[in-house]
Amino acid sequence: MENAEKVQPSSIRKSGYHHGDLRAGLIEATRQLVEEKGPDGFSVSDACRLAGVSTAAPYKHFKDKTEMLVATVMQGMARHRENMLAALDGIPEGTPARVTALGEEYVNFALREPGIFQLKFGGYTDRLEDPSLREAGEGTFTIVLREVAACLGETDITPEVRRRGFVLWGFVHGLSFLLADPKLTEMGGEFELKPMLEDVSRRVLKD
Amino acid sequence: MENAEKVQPSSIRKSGYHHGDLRAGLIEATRQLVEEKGPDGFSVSDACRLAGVSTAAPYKHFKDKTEMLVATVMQGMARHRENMLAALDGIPEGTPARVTALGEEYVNFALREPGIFQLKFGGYTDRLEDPSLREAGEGTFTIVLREVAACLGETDITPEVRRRGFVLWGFVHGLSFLLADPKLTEMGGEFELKPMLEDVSRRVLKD
DNA sequence: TGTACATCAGTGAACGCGCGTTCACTGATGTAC
DNA sequence: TGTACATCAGTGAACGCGCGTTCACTGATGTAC
Repeated sequence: MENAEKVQPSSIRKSGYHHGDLRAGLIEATRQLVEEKGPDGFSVSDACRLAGVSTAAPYKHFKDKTEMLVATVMQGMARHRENMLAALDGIPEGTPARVTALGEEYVNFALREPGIFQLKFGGYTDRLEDPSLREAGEGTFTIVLREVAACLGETDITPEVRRRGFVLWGFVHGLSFLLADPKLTEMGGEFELKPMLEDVSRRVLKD
Repeated sequence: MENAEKVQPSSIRKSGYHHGDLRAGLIEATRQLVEEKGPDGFSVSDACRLAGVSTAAPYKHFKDKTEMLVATVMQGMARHRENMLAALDGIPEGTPARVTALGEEYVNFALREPGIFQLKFGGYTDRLEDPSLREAGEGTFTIVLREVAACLGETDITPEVRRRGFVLWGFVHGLSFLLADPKLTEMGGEFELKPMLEDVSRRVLKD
């Protein structure tokens, strides 16, 4: 068992005195650590260690710890958004299958990146408050609302569309938390994610 | 003056050298602080300060910080369970109204005690792992499953009952998180909680 | 072309802080006699 | 009944630790001349 230094993607570690793109490197280090130790286990010092940089270096790129986390979540939300849009690819317009696909990707993102997901949604007192985060979140929800509207035969996002979209969001959001914990998942018995999402989408979009 | 602490407005603070029931006092202090500063903002030192006791005192009653938190969550879950059972009071057996009432109480608990709710469910890496917590959680979920079974005309908790119950749980669970944040709640537009829960229960229990 | 220089992303040491936990101790209490 | 004593829930000081952040500094780099 070699206990040599962990191999890092070259984008994280620096090679010389200057890093090249330390900002990006720190965001990636932050992302990695948030996944590894959870949002609360994350520390600036850890990120510096991982990036191979002194603990003072981040302050050339970020105001403080919070700004590092916000930047990391922002990048995560961009991934989330892109993945959701990609999930719609090739599915006929106006079909519930599109809503299901969005829900599936929502849950999968939460399972794939539970740290980022919790960093965005798990907090309460320490919740990251940043206008850009809020805006990004609205943008993502709008993707869902557009599809819900199409399924209901609406061209606008009516109050009813918004209500149904919110219900679906609530569902996949809660499911994301339950599925993140094996002990909770177990309580649902044996089931497949996709059929469950299809069933729920159908029920909520019906009428 | 054996029951001096009962005379005081709060059972948290001690009156003499001996506290009376420091274990209970610390749990209450923990609960209060978890609500005030969030699960991550909580510290043993804070709880001691609030209880008016030295920082070493808790270790006469709890193994460590985690045990304090587990005890506090356990008590919260007992409240949760009792409230849910109370919510069923007077509602005719076998009706979806019972399921709705359980869901409403679930969400209300999360809104009333967001700190405890998150301490139980929000964690990931730092999630509290304790058999008793798991058992208590299963017990609470069983209350729901019993009602779902009744609505579906089943006497046992069949796989289908379990699946539907899980879906409903996912929904109220997600809703709890969304409603805990005014900015997220806003995205649902104008709506009333109870009708929304009634609508969703009906849709999920239908067939 | 080579060189002087401005820029600024890095360093490394230090800071004050609050944390969780341990230690030897003390004093309030209930009870046996 | 009063008293001696065991018990053990409290104290208060100390510990080692890692944290976020600041500071004066340095050295790599691009560019003007």
